[in-house]
Amino acid sequence: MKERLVDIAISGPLRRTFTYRLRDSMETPLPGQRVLVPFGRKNTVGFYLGPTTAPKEMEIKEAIRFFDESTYVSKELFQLCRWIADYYFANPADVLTSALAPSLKKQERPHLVWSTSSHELASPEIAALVKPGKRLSAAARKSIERNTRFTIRNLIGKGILVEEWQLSDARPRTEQIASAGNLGSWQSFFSRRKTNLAPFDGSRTNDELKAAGWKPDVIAAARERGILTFADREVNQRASKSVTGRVGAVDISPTDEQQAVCDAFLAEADRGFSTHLLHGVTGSGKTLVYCRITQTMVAQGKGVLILTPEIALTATALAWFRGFFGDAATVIHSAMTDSERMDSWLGIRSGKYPIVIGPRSALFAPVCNLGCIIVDEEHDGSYKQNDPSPRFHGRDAAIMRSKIHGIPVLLGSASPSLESYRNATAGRYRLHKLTKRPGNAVLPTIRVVDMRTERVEGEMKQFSLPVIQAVRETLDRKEQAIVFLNRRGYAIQLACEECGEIATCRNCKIALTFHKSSKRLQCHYCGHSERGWIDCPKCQSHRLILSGSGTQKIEEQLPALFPSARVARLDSDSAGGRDKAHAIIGRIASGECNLLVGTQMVTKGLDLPAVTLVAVLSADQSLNMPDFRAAERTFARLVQVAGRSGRAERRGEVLIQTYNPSAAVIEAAAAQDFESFYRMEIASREALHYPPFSRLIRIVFEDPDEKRVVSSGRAFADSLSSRVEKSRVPATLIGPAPCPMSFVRGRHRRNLFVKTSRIVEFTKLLTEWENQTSRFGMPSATKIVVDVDPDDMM
DNA sequence: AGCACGCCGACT
DNA sequence: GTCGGCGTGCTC
Repeated sequence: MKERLVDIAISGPLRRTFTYRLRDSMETPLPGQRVLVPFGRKNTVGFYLGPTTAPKEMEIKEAIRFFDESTYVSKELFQLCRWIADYYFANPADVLTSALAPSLKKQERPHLVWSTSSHELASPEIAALVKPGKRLSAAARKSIERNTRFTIRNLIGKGILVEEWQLSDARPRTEQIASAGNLGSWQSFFSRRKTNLAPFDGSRTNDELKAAGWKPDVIAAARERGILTFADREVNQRASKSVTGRVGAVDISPTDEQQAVCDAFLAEADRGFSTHLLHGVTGSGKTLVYCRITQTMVAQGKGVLILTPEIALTATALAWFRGFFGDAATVIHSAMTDSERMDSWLGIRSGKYPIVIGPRSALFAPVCNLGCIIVDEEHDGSYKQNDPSPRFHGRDAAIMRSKIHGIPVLLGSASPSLESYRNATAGRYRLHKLTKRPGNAVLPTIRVVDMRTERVEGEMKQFSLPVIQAVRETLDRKEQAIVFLNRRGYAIQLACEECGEIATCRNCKIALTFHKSSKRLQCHYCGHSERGWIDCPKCQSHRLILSGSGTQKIEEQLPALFPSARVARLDSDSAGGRDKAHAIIGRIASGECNLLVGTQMVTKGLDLPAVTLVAVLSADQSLNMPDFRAAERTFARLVQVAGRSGRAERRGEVLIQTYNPSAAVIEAAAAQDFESFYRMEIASREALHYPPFSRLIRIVFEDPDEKRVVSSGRAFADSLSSRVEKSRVPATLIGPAPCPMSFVRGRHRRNLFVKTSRIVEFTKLLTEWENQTSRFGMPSATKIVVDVDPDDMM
């Protein structure tokens, strides 16, 4: 038989694949299947990618054995994973891991077993601990490490302890328990707890278990271990219990506008892959459109995947979908417990839940007979994964998954991303619009407050008189108000207090960051630097202020300003856990509180009918971020937060405080005029060759040593630049320059940006370079991160 | 990422 | 003398 060589992906910083030989007796594996291979000095779990021809000069090891009788990644998902790995410069093993069943995501580790001959090998020191053929107990491990000169590692080296790899699989727990091999876990669990409760196969609720004599702590411990999983109806109860807002959508019939969008989308749904952009003003009922489309899909026996930007938004979406479809809808995300997640995942795979709602990680949900994908709030930057690789964009990867499945995808937003809207106007996407709110609800009135003239002097100068008055009046009317403040102001800008002028880079048109130590203004995109102002270059005023700091104070000032306020605070500090946010929102929904203060979290998806006033304390902070998307984000955020006001009968009001009332973004947001914002912003992007007219790749260098990070960045850029020239891939390098957050967790950081129209060719060039040099020939102390289509520039 | 190898400073 | 610090290099 001909030698069978295969490509295996192994998790870690090495993106390259490794070649192994298959034994003749091995069946041909399925792409994505996990395999145990010898790697370096030990065995590791990798992923089978496909057959290969190997370079001859290399010694090739033999694969040990394959996990899972069948693969748990469908052909389509496998293809999607490979695309993500290629496009986003990630390790295929890391991408495939995200598509695995939740219970299999943890890094596989071997059990340690005393070798059957270990009683002969063992030294007198450990002889008492040796139990040939049995697993190494936790107690024995401790005793060896504390009381002897041996380490676990060197007992393995001597062959006294042997690694034993257990085949883990993704079958439901009840099946595993039913099989004889795992009965032991039940027995030992119950005997250790001195309980005589018998195991059972069917599902029971908490209450039923308690009625049968189970103590709450026993139930909790059994759940922790996966011996008990949540019964489906219980998962449902928990999910709907945590939902606030208006539920019960079943009877709502679509408006003519909404119906037209559904019809247009569904008319194309049978013709394979197509991308649709739904631009609907806030409160226009995009969710109802999603539900109606889903209804048709489910009626045809198809599944629907609905992505939301954040975990917090899945609950509201679930409430809507449960209103229509009851138990056919489920959520899946990382804030669920392992067993909840596993139950959901298995239900999805078995077809019990044709409707799946989740954040970007849910993109890999094994939905049966997928009919379409819906990406809600498609403009939202949270769709881009920043930190652990794979750094993929949930929306773009969703479009790719739809393409692979040959199904339509619907992107929805009140303020579409420039990328998507340009694709729509260019005819690549089909554009749908919802221009009004259903029923009597109307868009709120928006007033821009000029902080140069209307701010309150003294201690409270973050507030203006109109805002203070409006909040007081609203609370007096027994209505509710939201105060929105953007607290993430790490980048400090130098601004003129008289005219609102901000220093911007003459090359990049993004805000310069002020560095206190050097008193200089610096561009974190191209590295340009200039002397700090002494007076304002526009109006010569000496009243310069540092913006971007000091916002924390605002929270403390509120009770003094508004004595009748019952304040609830919603931000990532106050709403850490998954239920906390709902509890806080619940206090507003129930009327217990009447003034909600918060950061980004209040801008998204809240549906609080009694809120009739929204005050934006500073529109400038996000506008002045050192990021070419600052204007787009500001516009989207203002539209979103304004959309929280007046969602029911009473007309809402929005006040926006700013030092730049004549900035085009602010004017467009105040007029709620996306089109005019788009025309202006797209022209500026084109002039500066920013996305969507190019693609951006961000390469970050991190090093504890500042000198070395500078030299590494420089050397990398020089080498890259000559490679780009040689290969004739069109690409422009910008930088390296210090990151806006130039020192984080003991590391100095520098950014290098690449603008290119050919991402795939460029990443191919990077891959080749990486493979022939190992770590691009840079010092190993310098960490290098490649982020394709970055959202985070800090 | 791990993990081993290897070459220099504080200890029994 | 050696134990152990972490710089460097490798993994089919």
